[in-house]
Amino acid sequence: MEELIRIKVEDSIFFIKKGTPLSQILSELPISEKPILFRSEGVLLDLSYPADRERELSLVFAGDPEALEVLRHSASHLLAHAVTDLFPGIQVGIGPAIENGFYYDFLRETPFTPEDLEVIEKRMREIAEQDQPINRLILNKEEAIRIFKERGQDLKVELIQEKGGSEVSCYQQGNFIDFCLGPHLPSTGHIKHFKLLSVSGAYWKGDERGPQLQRIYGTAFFTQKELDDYLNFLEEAKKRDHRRLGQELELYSTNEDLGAGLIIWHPKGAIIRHLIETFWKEEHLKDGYDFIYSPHIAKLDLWKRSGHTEFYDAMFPPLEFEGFKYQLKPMNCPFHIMAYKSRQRSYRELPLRWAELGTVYRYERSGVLHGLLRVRGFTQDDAHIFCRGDQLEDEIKGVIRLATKLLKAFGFENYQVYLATRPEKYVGRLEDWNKAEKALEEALKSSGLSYQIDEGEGVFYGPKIDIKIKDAIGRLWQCTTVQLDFNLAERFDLTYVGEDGNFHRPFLIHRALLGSMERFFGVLIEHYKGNFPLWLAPVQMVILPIAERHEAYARELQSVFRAEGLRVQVDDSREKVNKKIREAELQKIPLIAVVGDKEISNRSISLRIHGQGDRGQIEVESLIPKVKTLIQNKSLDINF
RNA sequence: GCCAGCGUAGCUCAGUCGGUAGAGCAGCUGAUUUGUAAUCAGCGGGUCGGGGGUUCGAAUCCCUUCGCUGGCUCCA
Repeated sequence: MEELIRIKVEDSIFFIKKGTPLSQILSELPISEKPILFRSEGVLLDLSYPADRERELSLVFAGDPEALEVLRHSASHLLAHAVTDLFPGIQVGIGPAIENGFYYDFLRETPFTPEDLEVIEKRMREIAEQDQPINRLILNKEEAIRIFKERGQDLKVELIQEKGGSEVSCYQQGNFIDFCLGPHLPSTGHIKHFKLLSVSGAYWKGDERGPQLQRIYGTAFFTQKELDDYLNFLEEAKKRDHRRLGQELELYSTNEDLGAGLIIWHPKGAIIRHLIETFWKEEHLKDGYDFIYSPHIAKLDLWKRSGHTEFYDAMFPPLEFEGFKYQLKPMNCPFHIMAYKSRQRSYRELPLRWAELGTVYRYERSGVLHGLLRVRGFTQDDAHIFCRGDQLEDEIKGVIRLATKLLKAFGFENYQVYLATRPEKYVGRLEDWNKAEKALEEALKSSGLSYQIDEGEGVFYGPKIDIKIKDAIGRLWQCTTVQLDFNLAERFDLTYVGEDGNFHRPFLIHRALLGSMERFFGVLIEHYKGNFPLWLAPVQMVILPIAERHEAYARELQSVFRAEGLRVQVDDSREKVNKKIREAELQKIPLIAVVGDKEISNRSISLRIHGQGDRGQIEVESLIPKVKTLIQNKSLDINF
């Protein structure tokens, strides 16, 4: 007698034969739309999943957020299906869904071209339109290996041998078959709104010594609108690209003759950096920090003692002169430590909070360099805090408070916070680790920030907190990092004399809030889309005389405004006002003051605000305090 | 570092089959004296990223090197 399996769906209960597809029950359900997946105990299952045991099922429909990953995974199979159709003999690697889409890796002698992508996408649409069923197959391992061997899919054979149990699951659509856990959509016809985006190289299993595969990236959504929205988002991100805006707004440049990854800050970028740094210094002084300046190179022996020569692989080669080797600094810590060690320290003077906008040099591999975001010479907003164990929690609280205060001033209010704890290989004493991890977590709890714990993801020398900020279009950027360092404290034998007259080891906290000036500036440019708030705008106001006879008035106003501390320019080009306005708008200057006969007669200006258009006449004397208030408050918008 | 693509005037780009390099914007000069997103005209501007090779002849083909871009790897 055949075994019947009890299946509960919503309020209905079914008994179906063991091994038959769960989808059998669908015809009995009073539903107008067919689901694409089942959910059972929080796990998604194929519609064709065989009834194996008593289950309670819920239905998952197209458009359900958790089904998106399945859609994209099925889209990656569709991609591999099309590619194996079009390029016989090609080997397929792996093809998962990823955050914004999917990819599939292929092994092939000749790389794909952009034209290939078009052809592949076309073939994908054909297969999708044929609405081929996607079938789940359970094969025993030897059989699966035989099938993929026959097909010349050696990479898959390797995967099955590594990952497969005695039985392996495979998915098959038409003549394409893939080793895969699933689940998948019921048929290719459900994949309607997708687009292939790019092709790049990728290492097999992420190993740079292994073969290099061709990776095709794409994305897929349940509706055309979502796909369009995503493609628009990519366009929007392009418009915000700091490399493009950096050039258009003359903020910074790089130059082949200087060397890769080295940044020249032009006057308009430099003034912004100056303003950020001034703000940063003021806030640090308020929080009881002292400042340090340290040199850019130090004897190689210092870096041997710190362990950098042994553990840090981004150091430039050393320089040699007068019989000594010197090292360009990749970090500031050893210098601050030298300052600490310059004399004996007492428990009474802790905590010491020593900050430095310290410029460091790292030999980043050429392929990873990227605009301002990944460079070889950069200035960290660094600080090291030396404190006692009983001060640890308060110090970390203070760092988090200062970090969020600074970030909020720039309009970053949403964070993702991670606490990374002790990894398997670590240095330092276990009790110190425990104490530090507890202090970090307590500080996070009291900060009110939500956070997640990355168990065992800390670096070997200490636990850390990382804060990622969310920018204006929802992208995440890593800026703040707070790290305990048991390694350097040990290596440099840091001590203080305690109340008991004995030597004790201080805790060393290493922290950067904005990360680096270069990186933070790059993020800021994209966040603001080049529209810097008034307090940061390189040129806060441009005065546009309508005709030559108004220039004297424009100049007079310029000096009046300058005397008030405003950054003001006059556009005295022999152009029409329309042209001058266009130029000012393209330069994203926040305030545009048009002056002509009318304005001279009542000592006013006609105000135009970037992004807001003409705001009418306003008297000079009433304008000045309003503008100054906006600047003083670091207002992110201009509202009079 | 690896795979792929790209590098032409300050910027954005065109340049066919290998046959003496072009446009728009910007710049300069002149005219225009202008009221809320491009006034008109003229002029100057290039070792076609650098180096080497093939060829009667190279922006174009080949090699090499530097830089940039998208990924990969890396970011103790």
